[in-house]
Amino acid sequence: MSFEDGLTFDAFQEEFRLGKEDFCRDVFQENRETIQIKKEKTAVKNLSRIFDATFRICSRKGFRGMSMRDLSQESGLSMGGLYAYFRSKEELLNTLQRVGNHFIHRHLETTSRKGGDARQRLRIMIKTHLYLSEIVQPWFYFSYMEAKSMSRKERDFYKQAELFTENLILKILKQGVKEGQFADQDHQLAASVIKSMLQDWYLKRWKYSKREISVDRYAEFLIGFIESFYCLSQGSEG
Amino acid sequence: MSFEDGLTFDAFQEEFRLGKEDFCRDVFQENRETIQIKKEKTAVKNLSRIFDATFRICSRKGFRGMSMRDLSQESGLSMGGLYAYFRSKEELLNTLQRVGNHFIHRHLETTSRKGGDARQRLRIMIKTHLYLSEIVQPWFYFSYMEAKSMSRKERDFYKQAELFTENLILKILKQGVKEGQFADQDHQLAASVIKSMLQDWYLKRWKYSKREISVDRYAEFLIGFIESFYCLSQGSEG
DNA sequence: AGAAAAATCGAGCGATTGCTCGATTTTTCT
DNA sequence: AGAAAAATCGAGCAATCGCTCGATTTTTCT
Repeated sequence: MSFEDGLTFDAFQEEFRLGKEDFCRDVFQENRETIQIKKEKTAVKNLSRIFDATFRICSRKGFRGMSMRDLSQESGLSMGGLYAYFRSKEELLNTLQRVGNHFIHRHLETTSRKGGDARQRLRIMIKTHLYLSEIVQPWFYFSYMEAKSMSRKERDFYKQAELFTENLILKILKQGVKEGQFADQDHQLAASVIKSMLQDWYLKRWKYSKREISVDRYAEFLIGFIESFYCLSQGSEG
Repeated sequence: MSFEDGLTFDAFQEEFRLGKEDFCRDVFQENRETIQIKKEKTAVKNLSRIFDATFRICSRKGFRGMSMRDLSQESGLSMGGLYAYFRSKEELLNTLQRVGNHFIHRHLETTSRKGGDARQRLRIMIKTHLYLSEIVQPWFYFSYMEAKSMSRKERDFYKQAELFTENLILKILKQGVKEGQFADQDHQLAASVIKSMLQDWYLKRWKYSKREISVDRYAEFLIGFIESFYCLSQGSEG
């Protein structure tokens, strides 16, 4: 496949070399004091098992419906083993949220600084968001679904992250109008519904996998949809 | 306010005279055998208290995070009192889901049979969905968030309901193409993202209320957004 | 190989869970 | 007013919860 911006999922995946292992390394580095395990290799291996198990259980019961015995069985670690990584169940939730958000935030911000005209930047922003959510889908899904289960402080943090993404889109739309490239619409509402369409990709995975719709196809569709609303000239495809 | 189709939220609300009381009456009628209470008036009053309390608690902790003691305290009924209405916590969840879905299904189907050209029918469908979700927002939110907590049977039921709505939209889009009114797009994907934008209205209430965006304004925005993608001639506004 | 360090284990603690049921109160009859 | 029916109550049961900690196993040293 080849698109206007040259960005494809395969290329993206290669460039960033993301994956759950990097995620777990981040968690380990940022929680060295509380995690009782010393060796990175051991920690990363078990954190990965814990997270996988958490996502698997929570996608069925939700975080509060998951018991630590459930998690122990599913992850293969003992009760005591689990508590060598997290001081409490609550801390597991918060860590998962915080590190996930931080990870996503970092990548989106890098992306948002990339130059080009508004149209290009919109394309890149949409694709980056979709690609990220494709690679670490369980994190995105978990964050969204369990935001309400968090403490007030952590929940506010999540809402702020949600608005941050929306604002990145908003800025691009406004830039487009300034450059005479985009029509002058209700940007706030537009950014909001664009966000909801981006989220649908990781929230309704069951639907899109069954229909065998690739992330690139979804991305191209979204871009076309948005551009037909915003672009004054539907210019130069392909 | 006055729109092309003459449909406004106020008018809708008046016509259907919906509200939680009708909802609770439905629950009572459909569960006469299991509910130990005889008098409708008493049952409806207490069911209303139970549901309100459930939504309030679950929006913070999720269904599995809510204990029956939480529910007892928040609703003002005793433990024994609660179990006069539901034989188990699980049954409360299923009833809430089933009756909610049935209620929504009924109204959307009635709407979908209304005549007119594709453009009009699309407008009416979007507005009806938004208006319904505005009136019984807690039900929509709860259904969406707790679908994963349900038994396989009930979960499949929810997914089917989700696809039902999508199909209603899909049919209208295809009709529009046949009538030469709509462009020939990827209807399946279009219906899917339209659904996600409709859902955003009840999932992100915190955002839209803070920004003081009315349901009518949101509806008009969505319609404009979709029509710019689909309509061959952006014809006759107002 | 033997000792020190690191990692893993799971029985058991007190608190909380979903739920029951006999006692009590309120309402509706004659 | 008094009896029958309906509605409400909450202490208490067995099961499960989050979590601890001393014992045990595995790994890494010299």
